[in-house]
Amino acid sequence: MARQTTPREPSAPRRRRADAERSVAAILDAALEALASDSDSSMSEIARRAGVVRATIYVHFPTRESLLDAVMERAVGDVAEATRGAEPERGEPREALERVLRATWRELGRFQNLLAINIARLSAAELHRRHLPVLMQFEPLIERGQKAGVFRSDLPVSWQLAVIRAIVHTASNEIQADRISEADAETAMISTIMAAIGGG
Amino acid sequence: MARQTTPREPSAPRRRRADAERSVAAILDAALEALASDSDSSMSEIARRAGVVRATIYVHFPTRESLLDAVMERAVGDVAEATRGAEPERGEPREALERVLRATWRELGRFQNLLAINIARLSAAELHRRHLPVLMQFEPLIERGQKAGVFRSDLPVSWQLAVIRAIVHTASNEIQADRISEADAETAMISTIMAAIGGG
DNA sequence: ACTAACGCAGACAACGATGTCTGACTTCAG
DNA sequence: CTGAAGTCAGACATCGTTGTCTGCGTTAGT
Repeated sequence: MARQTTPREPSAPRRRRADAERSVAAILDAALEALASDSDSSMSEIARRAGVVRATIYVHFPTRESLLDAVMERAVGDVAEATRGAEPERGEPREALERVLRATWRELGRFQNLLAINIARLSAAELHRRHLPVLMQFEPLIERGQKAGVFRSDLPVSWQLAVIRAIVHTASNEIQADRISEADAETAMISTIMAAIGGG
Repeated sequence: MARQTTPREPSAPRRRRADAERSVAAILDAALEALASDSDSSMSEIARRAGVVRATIYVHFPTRESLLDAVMERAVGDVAEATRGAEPERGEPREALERVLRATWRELGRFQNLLAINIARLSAAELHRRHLPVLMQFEPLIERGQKAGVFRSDLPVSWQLAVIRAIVHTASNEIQADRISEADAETAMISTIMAAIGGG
C-alpha cells in the first residue's frame, strides 16, 4: 500500500510523474467499480467513470486485456494482504482458520462481481493461478490442522482449498441474491467450512 | 427425452416439419458443444458446427440471447430429469442424498463450461431462478433429513442448497483444472457435502 | 523558468458481430 | 403431385468496440 515516491532503480531511465500515478489509480478504481455493475463494461465507460479520456487509458494499459489483468491482480493482492494480516500461522488451527476466514471474507466483499468476469475470461487453470496468492496463505494452515488432528486428512489439501474458495464465494453470492443477510452469511460460511474441513 | 412426433395440441395451428425439428436439435447440440470450448462463440461458429447456415438459426431463435436461453433450459432440464430419476423421496435421507448426488453429478458432466457463460450473462438472482428445477428436487430431501435429525438444522435450507450447488460445481471445476481425478472428485464431493450438510 | 511528461479532444480505420432480407432451391406432408 | 415449409447462399446495413494518431493545452519536476 505504501507507494514509494522516489524510484528505487536509478538504472532505469523511466520516471513516472505523480500525475500519471493518480490517473492509473483512478482508472483501476473506475474499472473495478464499472465492472462490478456490468461484467463487460467498455473502455469508454471505464474512462468516463475515471474522469479521464479513453485514450489516456491506453497510455497506461496497452490493451483492454492488460487492464483487466491489472484490476484482477490488484484485487487479489489486496485480499491476500488482508489474509496475511490475520496471521494464519498464529494460534490453534480451528481458531486461526476462523479468524483468517473472517478477515479474508471482509476484504473480499469489495470485489463481489469481479469473479464473474474472470470466470468467463480465463480458463479454470489460469483462474486458479491468479488466486494462488490468497490460497497459498491457507495451505500451511490446513496442513497444520491436519497434523494436529483437528482437520480431516482423508482429502487432498488442494481439494480443501477449493472447497473453502467455493463456500466463501457462495456466501458472497447468496448475499447478492438477497437470500441471506450479511451477518447470517458470515456465520453460515464459517460454520459450513468448519464442518467440511474440520473433522467434526 | 422422448420427443413426441405428432403435435398433442390440435388447437394450435402451428405445424412443425420433421425437417425443422432436426435443425433445432442440431443447433442446440452445436451450441452446447461450441460454447463448451469457447464461452462466447459467435452465431457463425455455432451455425458452422450445426452444419447449417447462420440465417437458419435466426428462423428458430430470434436473437442470440434466446438461443442461449434455450441451451441453458435444455441443460437444466436434462439434469433435473436425472435428479428426479434417482428418486430423492426414497430411502433413508443420507443414503438418498448420496444416491441423488451421484446421479445429478454424472449428468452434469455433460455441461461443464456452460456455467461460466451464464455467470457472466445472468444476474445471480436470475441464475438461481434457472437452477430451480434442479434445486427443487433437493429441497424436500434436505427438509426430510432435518426432521429426521440426520442433517443439521441450524442453517437455512436455502443455504444448504447453495452449498450443495457450490461443491458439486467445485468438483467439476477441479477436474477441469486437472487437480483431481474424476473418481476422486466424486468421492471428495460426496464426502464433503455429507460433512457440511449432515451434522457429522 | 524550462522542459519533458502527461492529459485532452476528437477524429480515424479496422474489425467482428448481430440481425435482416431476397431469390432460388430442396424437402416434407397430405 | 403439389403447395407450403424450410433451407441455402450471399449480400447488406448497422452497431459497438478496440486501438491508433495528431495537435494543442496543462502539469509536474528540477
